[in-house]
Amino acid sequence: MTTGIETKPRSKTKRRTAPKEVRRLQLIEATVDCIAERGISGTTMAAVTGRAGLSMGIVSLHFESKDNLLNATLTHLSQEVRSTWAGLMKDDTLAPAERLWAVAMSSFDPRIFNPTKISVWFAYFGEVQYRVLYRKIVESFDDERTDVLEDLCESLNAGDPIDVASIAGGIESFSDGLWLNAILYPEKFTRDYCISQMATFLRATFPAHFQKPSLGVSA
Amino acid sequence: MTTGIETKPRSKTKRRTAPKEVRRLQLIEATVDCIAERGISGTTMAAVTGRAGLSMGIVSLHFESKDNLLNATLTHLSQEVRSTWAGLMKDDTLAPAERLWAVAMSSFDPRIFNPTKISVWFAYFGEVQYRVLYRKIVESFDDERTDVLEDLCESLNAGDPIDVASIAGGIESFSDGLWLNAILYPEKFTRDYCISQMATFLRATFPAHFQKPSLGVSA
DNA sequence: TAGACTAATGAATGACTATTCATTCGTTAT
DNA sequence: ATAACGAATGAATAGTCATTCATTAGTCTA
Repeated sequence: MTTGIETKPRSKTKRRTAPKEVRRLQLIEATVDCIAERGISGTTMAAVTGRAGLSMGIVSLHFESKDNLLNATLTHLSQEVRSTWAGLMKDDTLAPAERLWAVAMSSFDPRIFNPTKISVWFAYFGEVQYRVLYRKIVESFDDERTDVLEDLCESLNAGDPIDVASIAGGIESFSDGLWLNAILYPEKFTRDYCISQMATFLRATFPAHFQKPSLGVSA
Repeated sequence: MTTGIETKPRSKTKRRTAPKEVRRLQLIEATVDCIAERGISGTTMAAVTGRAGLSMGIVSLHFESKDNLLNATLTHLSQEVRSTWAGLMKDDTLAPAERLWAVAMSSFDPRIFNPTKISVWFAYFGEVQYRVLYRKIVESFDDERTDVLEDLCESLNAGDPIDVASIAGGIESFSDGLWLNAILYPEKFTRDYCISQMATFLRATFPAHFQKPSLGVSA
């Protein structure tokens, strides 16, 4: 009978001290793995520190408390998503239509679109109703993305009486729904399937900007 | 200093026994309220039974264990969603287009589309990755709805080479995404807003069947 | 009404967990 | 090389919670 807690065998070469940021990241990554594997409530201090190959007391040393570690982990995930789409915005050779396409598709970048990461996201969403801080963290990053999407939609529909906020909201909702189905039905909602769903959505929404053939962009 | 556990004052009229089904439903409803308020991990036996106005031991009497109560609660939620759309299918005066519209819109029926119910759904989704049974329960009800949606899409596109499974998947994903945003951003994603989003989606997907003016249906 | 049956109770139990802090040990400066 | 510092440890603590079961009390039958 095992405990179910996987403890990475403490390395025999007994290096001990490490820079603060290294330890923080190490613990955050162990937390992500733990939540994916056992959920937030199953993510005990012993499980996280064991997986990180460190001792129990280390969390309070670097994060003060479990709650802080959980908040830091959500912030880390949010930053990871942010950098995925924000990286694409730096490329100023892209036309607005291409940018919109790229940002919408960035939700399915393998770095963030994989069973581990997505299930951690939904573990947090499941507590968002009564954990005000979780909502605040998610919101602060989402707002930024929403603004970018709205600006891009605006530039594709200059003069049209189309509600850009509504279109941006639709893109985000659809993307979120595909994420959820990717963990519920991973066989059907593969990365390729989700990308093709989003492509269909974008083409239906902006028929003048996106054409069928190569799943690329055409202005 | 309070415990934070709301105990419905035990009624003074000391009726005690009640039919099995009454107690089961009473406990399931208390569980739904508890999860919405404190999440699954905060849903202790003391919290559930206190809210139901019963004693701690009652859960093992009617459900054997906490896990069984949680499974029964998810099954209950699934049945509630099922009966919401299945009820609409009984009306055989409806044309296929009207049925598709009605089934898609049933996701936003106030009986199931409200902050309490939606947040409980996402509390379960958050654990679906490592609780195989949760996935099984949700899947068994979703499959049925998917079949109905696919059949309806099929009858609207007779002869067209359109992938009905993909369209049905799109409707379900979009619906799920709107649900998620309804708990993340309740101010923006109101019932009316979500309905209008879904209407836009359906019109874009079936331009020949759904027209703009009254947000109704036209064959 | 008495006796039998079963629903319901809730204190006790045992298992589990976040947090603390005295101690250990690697690193750096002298 | 050694002292001083601070990172890291993990056993101990204090608290929480699901489950059990001996007891209580409605309800039904004869």
